[in-house]
Amino acid sequence: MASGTREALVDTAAALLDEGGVESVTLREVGRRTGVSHNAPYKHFASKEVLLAAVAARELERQAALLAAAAERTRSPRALLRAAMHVYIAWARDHPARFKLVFGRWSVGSAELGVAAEAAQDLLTGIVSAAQEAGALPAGDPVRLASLVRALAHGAADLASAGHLASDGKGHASPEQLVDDLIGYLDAAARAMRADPPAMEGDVSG
Amino acid sequence: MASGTREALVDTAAALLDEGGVESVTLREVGRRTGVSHNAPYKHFASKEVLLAAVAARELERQAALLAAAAERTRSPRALLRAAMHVYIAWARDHPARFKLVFGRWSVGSAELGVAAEAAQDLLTGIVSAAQEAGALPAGDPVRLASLVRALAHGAADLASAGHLASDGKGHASPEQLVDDLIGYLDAAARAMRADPPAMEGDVSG
DNA sequence: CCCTTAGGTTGACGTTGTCAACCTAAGGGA
DNA sequence: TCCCTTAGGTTGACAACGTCAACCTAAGGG
Repeated sequence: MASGTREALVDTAAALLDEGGVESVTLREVGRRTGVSHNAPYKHFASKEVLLAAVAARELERQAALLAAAAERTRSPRALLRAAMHVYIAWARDHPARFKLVFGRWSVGSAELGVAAEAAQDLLTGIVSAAQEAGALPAGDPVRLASLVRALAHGAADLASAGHLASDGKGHASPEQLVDDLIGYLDAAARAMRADPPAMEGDVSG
Repeated sequence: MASGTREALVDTAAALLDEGGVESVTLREVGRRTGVSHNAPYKHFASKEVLLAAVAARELERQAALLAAAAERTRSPRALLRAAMHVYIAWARDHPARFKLVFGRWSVGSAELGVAAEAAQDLLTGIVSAAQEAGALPAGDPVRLASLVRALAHGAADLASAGHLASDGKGHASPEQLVDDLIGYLDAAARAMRADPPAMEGDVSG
């Protein structure tokens, strides 16, 4: 039995994270709020960093589950790709501190985190492959294309969360809009490249 | 002369940031290393956060200058766009802690930071506009398109720095490759949309 | 000549991460 | 039965940190 206290500590840490960002996650407060002594956490985690890594790993798994759930309720490959990226963005918006934490340089060091990250990557790659077969995306290495789509969603979410995405006051470009734009462009590119063999290095300007 | 000590403090803070991440930037160590007392920083910055914000603002200006320098030495609009994004990625790779700091939620709160961010945004928008006129990018709101390109570069850089971009061991997709891919796809999309009127739900300029 | 003020100093306080020592109930040999 | 190990919890200590308060000093303008 995994000593319910350990789970409780992770819960408390996640709650503190949501309330005041990573800076307000303090080992002593975690203990206090869990109803144990200020040093009890050390019986389960070697250091504060390890506790935070556990929180990050759990959150990454939770997010992968969200993605999988979206995958089960959507039909067309293109709509699924779009939905998956919207889920990703919603996750970042709803839990900005957890989002930041997950991508703070734990560098996929611990096993849990690496496994969860790879699962998410594989899931997305599958979605991209399906969309390619449906003709909604250009051909090519699906892993690389999945990385591209995810990088856009990730970057848009991160910039928005930092307030660096507001364009010119008039037109806020939302992360969701940017994802939709990209999918539209990729669809157009797929059409173009089907009509015309790849000439990606060609100079088109006059 | 703005009291050289203030500049020295920012320098020291940036050095500590590079050495050990934001966690190792300590007000007292900054004082120690600058050769002043542990409380001298408070004569120039109201708090640790304010000092970090100053570091972030200066770094953002420096990065904008890097971008501008690249803009002066490149000719074709498409190559310039590519070069600008490569500069952005190189910046993130060379100074990961500064990169993280700049996009930690100062939320463009202070004036300095907001101004610098807007300058970078405007510069990139100009590059995108030029590329659009040259036919290398699809038509549409250049601000929104610039946001898309930047979001991709930012996301790819951030994921790479966190170790979440390694695909399947076989094919590492580098941030630079993803940027190049995107520009290629956008070029293809521009061709497709010139041959075929846009069928997207996005805003149509003009 | 005095008074303000910018810039620097020392000292103190409470909080934090972490180490060390101690306690205690569970449980498995002997 | 008794003993010994150990997992999980406790208190107490320590140095380092952010910050507040009080004091000092040189510059300079009325």
